[in-house]
Amino acid sequence: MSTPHAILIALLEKPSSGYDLARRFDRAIGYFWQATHQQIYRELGRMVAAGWVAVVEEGATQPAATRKKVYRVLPVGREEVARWVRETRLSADDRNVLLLKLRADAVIGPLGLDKELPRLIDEARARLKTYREIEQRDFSAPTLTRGQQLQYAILKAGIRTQESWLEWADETRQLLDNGDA
Amino acid sequence: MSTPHAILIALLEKPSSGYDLARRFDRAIGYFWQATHQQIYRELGRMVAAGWVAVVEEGATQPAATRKKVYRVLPVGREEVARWVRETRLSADDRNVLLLKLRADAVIGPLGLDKELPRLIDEARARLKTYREIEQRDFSAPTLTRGQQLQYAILKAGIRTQESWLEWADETRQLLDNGDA
DNA sequence: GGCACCATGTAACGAGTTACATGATTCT
DNA sequence: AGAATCATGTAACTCGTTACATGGTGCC
Repeated sequence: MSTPHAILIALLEKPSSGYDLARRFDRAIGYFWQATHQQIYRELGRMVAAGWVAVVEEGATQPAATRKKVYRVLPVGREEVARWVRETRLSADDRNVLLLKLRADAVIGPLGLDKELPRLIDEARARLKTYREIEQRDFSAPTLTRGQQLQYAILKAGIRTQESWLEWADETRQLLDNGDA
Repeated sequence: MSTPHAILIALLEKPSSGYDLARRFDRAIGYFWQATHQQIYRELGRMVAAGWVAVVEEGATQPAATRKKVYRVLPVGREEVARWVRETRLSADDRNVLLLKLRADAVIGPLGLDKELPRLIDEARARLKTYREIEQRDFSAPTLTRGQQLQYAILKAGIRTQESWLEWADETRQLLDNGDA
């Protein structure tokens, strides 16, 4: 759903060929966002058709099959990224989409993320509160069976995730407060 | 990809109708695993065809459209869950699939997760090390631009995630060590 | 009577995944 | 000469999502 925007943002950071994009998505970008080369070529074709990106073929003398095509984002595409960041309403579970938005903000921001992050923080706090209540209700017995201990471990994974994300989000919110005047 | 197994595990915990399953996936289960009622009905149909689950219609006198169908896991299905837990090789990114496996282990375990978790821990440690290296290489300058600070925040999100997962995983590993004799 | 909830499904679409396919260049 | 890498794509399939569809029960 956000794959085309992930590609656009990657192209904003650095104009690339489909092949180069695929490598970037295999390395650094791939740590939090995946896209195969098939997806990338498909989306690049669509985005050229939509007028979001332009393509320049390098080395016109080489045969077509090997010719490298370098894609770069056009103003319309840039606007589309800004629109997407502003208008796509995330939920607290869309952590990697938020990181994607942050990357967009880093290249062409500020894009108003200081409005969205506090909402996500509230949502995460509410979720954490729910988890704490389940913890009290279901796992406060002095001894737990093996099965219960494992179920408790699953809940703890959720609690840890929320807590550490909240810490990070609070730090990051301050960054955005300073940046988005 | 693991949706049918998620449903099987939920049914092992408690035999349910499609509707009840949908509600469970909307509430507690839904915190880390999603499935819509359309998916659920589709998979239940397939799993009956595969002989993994059996269905009993309640209230034979009621009209067919409203009759509640209660599904329960057959021995073959139970074996399939055990096989899936043992044979599906996860990567460190498949956090929620690991939680799913833990849930399976809680109902019909031990299933040998004490073998898999250490491998995932090693993988996460290696990932964390890579992040730390990127941190040293790209973000140790005394002052950073707004864009760099945001990129650093993205990296920090990854670092925090790995660190807190590793803490949790280490605690959980001890649980499994005791359990899987 | 109408609204919310219980309970089951089908159909169409879009996106991601896997497999297939071709050809040039560079290194051993 | 062969393997790895560069570089581009097509085709088939499966899964998840959205929309559609039906009908009963219980409450105000």
